[in-house]
Amino acid sequence: MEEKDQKSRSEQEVCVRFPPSPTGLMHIGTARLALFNYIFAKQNNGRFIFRLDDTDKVRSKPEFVQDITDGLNWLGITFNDGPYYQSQRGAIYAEYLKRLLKEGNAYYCFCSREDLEVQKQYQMSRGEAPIYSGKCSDVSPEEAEARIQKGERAVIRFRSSIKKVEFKDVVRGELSFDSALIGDFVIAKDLDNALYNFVSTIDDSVMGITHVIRGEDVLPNTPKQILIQEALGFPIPIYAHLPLILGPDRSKLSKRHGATSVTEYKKMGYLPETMINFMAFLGWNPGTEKEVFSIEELIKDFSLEKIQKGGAIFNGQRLDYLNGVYIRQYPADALAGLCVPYLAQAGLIEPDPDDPNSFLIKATGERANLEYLKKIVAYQQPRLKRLSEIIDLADYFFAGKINLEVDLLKWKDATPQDIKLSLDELINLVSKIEEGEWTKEKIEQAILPAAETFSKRINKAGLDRGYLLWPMRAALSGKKMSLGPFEISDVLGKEKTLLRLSDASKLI
RNA sequence: GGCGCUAUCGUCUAACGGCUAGGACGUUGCCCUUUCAAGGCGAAAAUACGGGUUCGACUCCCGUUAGCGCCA
Repeated sequence: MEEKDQKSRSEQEVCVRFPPSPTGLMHIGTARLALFNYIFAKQNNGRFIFRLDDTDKVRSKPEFVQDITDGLNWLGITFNDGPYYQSQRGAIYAEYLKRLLKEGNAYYCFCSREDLEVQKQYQMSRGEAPIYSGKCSDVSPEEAEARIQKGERAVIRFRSSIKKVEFKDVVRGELSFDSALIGDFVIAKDLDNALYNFVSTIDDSVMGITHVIRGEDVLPNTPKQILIQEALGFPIPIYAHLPLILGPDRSKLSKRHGATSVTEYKKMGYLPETMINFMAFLGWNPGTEKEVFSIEELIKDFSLEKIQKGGAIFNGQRLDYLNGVYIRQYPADALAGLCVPYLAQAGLIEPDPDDPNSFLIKATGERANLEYLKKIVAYQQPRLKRLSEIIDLADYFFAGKINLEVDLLKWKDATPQDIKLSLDELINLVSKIEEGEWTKEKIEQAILPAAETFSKRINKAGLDRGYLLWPMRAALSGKKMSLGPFEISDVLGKEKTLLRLSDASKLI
């Protein structure tokens, strides 16, 4: 009722929320929750509220708020409203606390932590549910007030009626909890320090949330929240509890399983499109065989009813595969731009602060432009699984002299004389190509016919282009695995191609 | 310990109560090929267990087991 526009909104409008706690980098599971809520809001033309559940004053940090915001921006997840900070909404919570107290739905409890612990142990040893005895439930408000005035410590408990709490979960169907097994639970340490379970319930109600889409781990909290909502006369939202994302050992995905934050995946070179598609498919699928989905397609086809009930293991191999799919689809020039930070960080290039299309190749001191990089990236596209791999895949394009092992030049049973012959033949052929004709196709046309006959020239049985092409590729890349020799030549240009070939020839 | 949730190839999953249980990643064989990828064509690989209900069960019901989650 205090909330500005609650009344003005139509009853029907879908309203969802994303309420992370800024107590760490944004977890992939948290991001997935944001995604599902975002998709649901979009497809229903609803409102999406961003709320920071920062009631934990010790662990909540501004830099984590920043990390969450950055991650969301990167993924392209946007909001209609917020961010709201729970730490700034204490007055609202205090008001509802007072109301519950006044109406007898909550009471002060003076039991000590130690006593409660003893009782809990006793109950558990007898195989009973560890619930509060209700010892302080009869303390009158006047007496409670007096004892607090005297400085006695007290918490606020919710008086839960004994009944079955039943609700329908969109993912799991009819659910039923016995509130006798919940007992009178603590909702606040005092009027100014309400607990998580209470404040998020109040916020959801006050903000007019119609659909609470959240993780399965908070499913056991739901009956308590419904009890609070009923006591306050709030409508009960529709609940949907999503399965958890699991580590390889089937426990809830956490840091000990490796990288878990969105930031880390960004750094490793995964595309936001990949993450969106991948996260959506952890627990959901369209029921068809289509597996590559853009966010727009997800908004079109998504449905809460199709969400899986069991938790899904986070499979990095599949993520790599998907990222490869997206990388191959990407326009090469855009991809080149995305690779720049990785090459810069590896110390291979130095971007020009004044010209985004230009950079310095550090090993040689030469200037190059984005066209050069674009060519490399276009050739590497089918090989890239993560953007960061561009460093190891393309370092030989940013080197002066390459570090070549002589043995690498040897194809099968080629002798040093054979290799020498092949390199000199290559130098001869390459020299004849006009500068203006320097394209991958022309280079190939100039060299391939010679490669066809070369094995015969050095008296090898059969036709094996490798005797000419392998030393060429090795001499140009210095690597066991690389792009093809014509592609490398194309990128390198005539002068450098000749230089590397003759450098290799001199080694023998 | 209590309460709750879950259970199909190694993994993600598909299958109005009616099929040889389908697809994808991964693994693997072959093709293409100068290497590595990418691509093409194949292969191996699953209904946790036990009872029902039914002409018929991956599917519905009940148990068992296991895993996970939550417990101020």
